[in-house]
Amino acid sequence: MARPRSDIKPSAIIAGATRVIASQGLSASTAAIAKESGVSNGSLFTYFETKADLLNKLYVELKTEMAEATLEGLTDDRDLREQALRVWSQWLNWATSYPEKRRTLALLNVSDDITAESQQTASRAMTEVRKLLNRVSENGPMRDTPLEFRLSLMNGVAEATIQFMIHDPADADTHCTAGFEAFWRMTV
Amino acid sequence: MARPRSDIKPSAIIAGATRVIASQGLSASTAAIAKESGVSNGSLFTYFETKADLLNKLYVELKTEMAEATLEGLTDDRDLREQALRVWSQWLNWATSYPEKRRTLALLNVSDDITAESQQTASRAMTEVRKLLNRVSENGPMRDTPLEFRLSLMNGVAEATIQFMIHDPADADTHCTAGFEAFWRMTV
DNA sequence: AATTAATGACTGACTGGACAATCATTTAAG
DNA sequence: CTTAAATGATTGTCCAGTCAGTCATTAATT
Repeated sequence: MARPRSDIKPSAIIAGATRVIASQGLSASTAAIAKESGVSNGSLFTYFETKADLLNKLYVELKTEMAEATLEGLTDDRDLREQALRVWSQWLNWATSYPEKRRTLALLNVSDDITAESQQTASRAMTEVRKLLNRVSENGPMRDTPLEFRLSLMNGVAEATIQFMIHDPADADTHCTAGFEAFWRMTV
Repeated sequence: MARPRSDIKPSAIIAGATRVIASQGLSASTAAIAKESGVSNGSLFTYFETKADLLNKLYVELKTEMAEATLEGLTDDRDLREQALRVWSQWLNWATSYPEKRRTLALLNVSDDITAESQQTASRAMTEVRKLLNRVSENGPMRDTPLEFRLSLMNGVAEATIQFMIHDPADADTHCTAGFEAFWRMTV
């Protein structure tokens, strides 16, 4: 009976926040985010209760999008190494193709107003990656370490590789492959 | 002829800032830092021109301290692997022994008011580590990648290991060794 | 079909609080 | 007695979140 909520604005705000935070950091003002999103600063608060709420939703959104890009087209009827390489490439490709999303996500990863709940939701999106890593490494030299540790190491190598790909884009593909080989030697 | 500057206060402020920033993040107020350091908020600005200046000095101080702890007692008359393991252990041991310093340093590492100059000063403190890594990896599978890339990967694996050691302190030593072995397989 | 009532989204000026940095005084050292 | 450090109250700025008024949409009534 009343004016319905826009289904455009929430996603416009999410997109605007991604851009503004990528360039200004997490201290970007809600006013700046609203302006970039083409929305009044008042409206921002009809779709997101607080700034922290916006940051949490943004975090889950970006992480989910990353996970989907990473897992796209994955089938388990192939060689394990081939599957792992595909996931790896798609992961790093997403990160370097959307530098603003990747930078904002990196900032949110170390922010303290991301709740444990949001982190849990986000990590659920990565379940398939975890499973694949387990299959890949279950007979390797790290078989006796916690899977979480192996995941953490893989993440560390991937992040380092991404950073270097961004820093030296001309040879991005070479670095991507070299990063995968390093991960594989380490794990399998 | 005038009242001399205290040689205690600057270091007290550095130490206080480390503690407050570890617990409150980089947005900790200068007033809170001054209070924690036992100094009036006015005095903080007689020793550090601006908050950014304080953060830069703090960054260089912590990074230098970390480098010194990492390199302590290193001699090049031994087996390369032994040297590398020693450096690795001392690095990770420092990081887990001083969680506040490590957390504050981690925050400063991604802050945008750390100048390029500070980063350069800090990285100069790590020259010996770079040299050692080069000797360790110059005949390994990554010999054709940029040394900076190898350094970035080593850093990634070390950070991941540190995080996991902090997360599961009971088995810290095991994780430290497992991390080193992973690094070694990857690099050598 | 035309009119009106009800609802809640939209807007941007505004508020209250927090913070970095300053400054007038006071204190201590040479 | 001179100089500069020490102090904490103060200042100007910025920002998250609020709010009173406006406007778009739908449902009910004629």
